[in-house]
Amino acid sequence: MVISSILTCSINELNLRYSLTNGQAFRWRSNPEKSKWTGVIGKLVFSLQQDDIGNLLYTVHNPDNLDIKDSDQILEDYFQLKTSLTELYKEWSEMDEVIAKVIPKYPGVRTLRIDPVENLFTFICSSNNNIGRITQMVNNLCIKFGSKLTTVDDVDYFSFPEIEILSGKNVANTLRELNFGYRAKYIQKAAEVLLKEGGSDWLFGLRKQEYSEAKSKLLKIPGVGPKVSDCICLMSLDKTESLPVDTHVFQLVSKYYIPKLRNKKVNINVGLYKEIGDHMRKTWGKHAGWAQTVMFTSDLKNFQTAEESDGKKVTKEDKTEEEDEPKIKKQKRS
DNA sequence: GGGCCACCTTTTTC
DNA sequence: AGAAAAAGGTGGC
Repeated sequence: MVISSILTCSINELNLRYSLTNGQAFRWRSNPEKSKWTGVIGKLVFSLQQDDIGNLLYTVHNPDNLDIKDSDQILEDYFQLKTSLTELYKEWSEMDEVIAKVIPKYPGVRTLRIDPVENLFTFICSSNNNIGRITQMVNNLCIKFGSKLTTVDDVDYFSFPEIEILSGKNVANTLRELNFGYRAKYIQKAAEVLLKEGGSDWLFGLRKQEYSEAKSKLLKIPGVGPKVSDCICLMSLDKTESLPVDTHVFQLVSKYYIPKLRNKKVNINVGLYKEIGDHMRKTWGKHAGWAQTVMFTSDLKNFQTAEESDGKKVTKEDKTEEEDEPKIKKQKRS
């Protein structure tokens, strides 16, 4: 038993490939044509497609007693479809000529509304890391500590692990063996601290609080610094003004917005981090974080044309993103 | 209190 | 080909 439905949408409001593979969510898998995406939202396994005008055709593979109204609602919520991206693109274009040049080439790049628990542990994995490897780590995390939901096209899909399970004493060791590196102990300790604070309910509760308050509370969690905290605020806690400053954003900002930073070897300290965020909030307004998502996406090499990439080559890592086959650890030959 | 630097591992760059 | 730097940073000194 599956259920299927159509959600009214358009290609300017949503581009699945951009929005699902630009480093917000890490668990979507596409068919070779990149026309159909399968992944997990909560405990449900969805397949998503768009018709030629952009309407969202979807299937839920393990609906149990789910009503179509509910599944519609889940997708509207996940993609935040109530917010008009067309309207935002227009506003940003009027405010800033830099973004005005970029966004026509990147329609439909939406900021997602991801489960905060999943987002927290995923972005703890993201430090000093690349999208290809983060994807692999998160998938391993779910396979190891999540529970199997269903199988689609011979691929098993798993729920995101419960906090209680991730707090287990052996988790850090197991994750070390799975090549999580120094992030292994952060994950286990973050789960412990999170449980002490009040678990999932506490995290979801941050949606009702001010940006600054939510952000500083997240900083109590091991492995969560200013940047990861902002990612959780932006992609899970409805803080549209939250603006994660990473290496990409720093490059973009120094190149186009704050010339004094150009060509300088600066490491981002607390003051500079805030300066950059404030500057871009002034430039882009209340949804500055959403604008940042678009700019970040335009800066990813695997989305750029040869001309845009400006010398940057499309690399193996980018291809990894595009591949269907799970990456198998290379074995040494004798 | 702020500026360094180590941290795991893989990929990319030079 | 092989070393070095970078990859959506953070914590500790």
